[in-house]
Amino acid sequence: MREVPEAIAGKLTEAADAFASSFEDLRMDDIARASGIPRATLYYYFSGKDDILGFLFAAMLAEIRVGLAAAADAGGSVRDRLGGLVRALLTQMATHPAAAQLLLTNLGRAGKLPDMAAGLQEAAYGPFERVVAEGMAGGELRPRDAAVTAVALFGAVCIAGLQALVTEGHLEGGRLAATLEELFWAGLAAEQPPTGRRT
Amino acid sequence: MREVPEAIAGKLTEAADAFASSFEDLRMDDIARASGIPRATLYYYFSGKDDILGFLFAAMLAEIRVGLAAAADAGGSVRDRLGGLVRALLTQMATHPAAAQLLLTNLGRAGKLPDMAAGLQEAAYGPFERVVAEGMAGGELRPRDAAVTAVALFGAVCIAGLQALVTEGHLEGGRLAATLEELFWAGLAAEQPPTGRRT
DNA sequence: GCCAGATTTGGACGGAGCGTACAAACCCGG
DNA sequence: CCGGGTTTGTACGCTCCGTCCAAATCTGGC
Repeated sequence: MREVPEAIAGKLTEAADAFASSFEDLRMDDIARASGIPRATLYYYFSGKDDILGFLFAAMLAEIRVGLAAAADAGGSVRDRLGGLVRALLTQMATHPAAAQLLLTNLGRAGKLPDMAAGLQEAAYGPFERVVAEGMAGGELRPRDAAVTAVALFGAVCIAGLQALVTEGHLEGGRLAATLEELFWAGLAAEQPPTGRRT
Repeated sequence: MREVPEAIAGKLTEAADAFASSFEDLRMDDIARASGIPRATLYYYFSGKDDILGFLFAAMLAEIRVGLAAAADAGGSVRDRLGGLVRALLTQMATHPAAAQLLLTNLGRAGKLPDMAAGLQEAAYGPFERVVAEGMAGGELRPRDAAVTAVALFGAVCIAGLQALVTEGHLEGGRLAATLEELFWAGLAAEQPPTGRRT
């Protein structure tokens, strides 16, 4: 397509939360009105509605990526970094509640699914998997399939966040993050509480 | 609406996997052709496409519900029952791969989201939450917010399953279930492996 | 067997909304 | 002032949805 100017991109991403919340089914005119960009201009830069959704998705993924990458590369114990990842993901969802909800409940529409999966892999599971693999190699984590573990953690956080968004309308990230982080770390089992080292 | 006859319901649910796999964007005619039910008849029983999606969703939920309820009410230790829940959920996804994929990636379309959430709550988190709460009360599980725990488990299984479906095209439930079950039970931490009692 | 009502189906139609075409305006460097 | 890229309004065709209707078929009560 064509390179999207900063002004257009900015207006779109800012308006995303606005029109995403009224997503009964999102008309092209809605996007135009909410973003203040005329329909014709939108078609000048994007090939269609799905392309716009894809663009917004990519923008959100990029934002998530930097947040998660920072959390993954932060110092501290593996447990702290995993906790950071959980918190970063939930923070992202809390910051753009409508967009997050739209995205997670319409994954199949913002482009081809495999591309989507690849993007998520790189931006989302990726950081989780890095930290998990590292922790297993270093002996801090019980050895196990790192890829599956990463996807499971990611899925748990996303769905728990989504559920809170849908039923409560907003996201109180702090408590949720703490519960999830502790659950992941210690597991369900009651016996022999592992003393997770927190730095 | 009108009560859907068994013949219609059967044809639809059987065809669901067929037309769900070609879901670039699902036309009404596709549904009609794939299911062998004429368009006019579909409109006689359903108010529209979303209504059909909703119906299929409900049917799948019902199927999931019985599977999960059975697993939740089975005998054995809490750990066994949780493992059974995980396996039941993945089995369901493996049995209807295309439908599961369509559903999870289009949650926002098969009806109002809050209804959807309520249905999922009842059929999916519900059984998890029952077993989890019971396990915590009985001392087998570490006490913790049971609702959050249940949603997290459910989300982890669903997303891990979905990821496998999208990237590999099918679902090898056994290994995945075992990994997830063990992960949930023991947690990430390496120290002091809790000896999960398996009956 | 016959009738009234419900079900099943085909075909035609109106309308929504998408994406395209195009032309007029505008900006901007040379 | 000119040529090319950008911005925008407007109009159009097309696809597909959902509705309407009428003919055909089925079904149960009598």
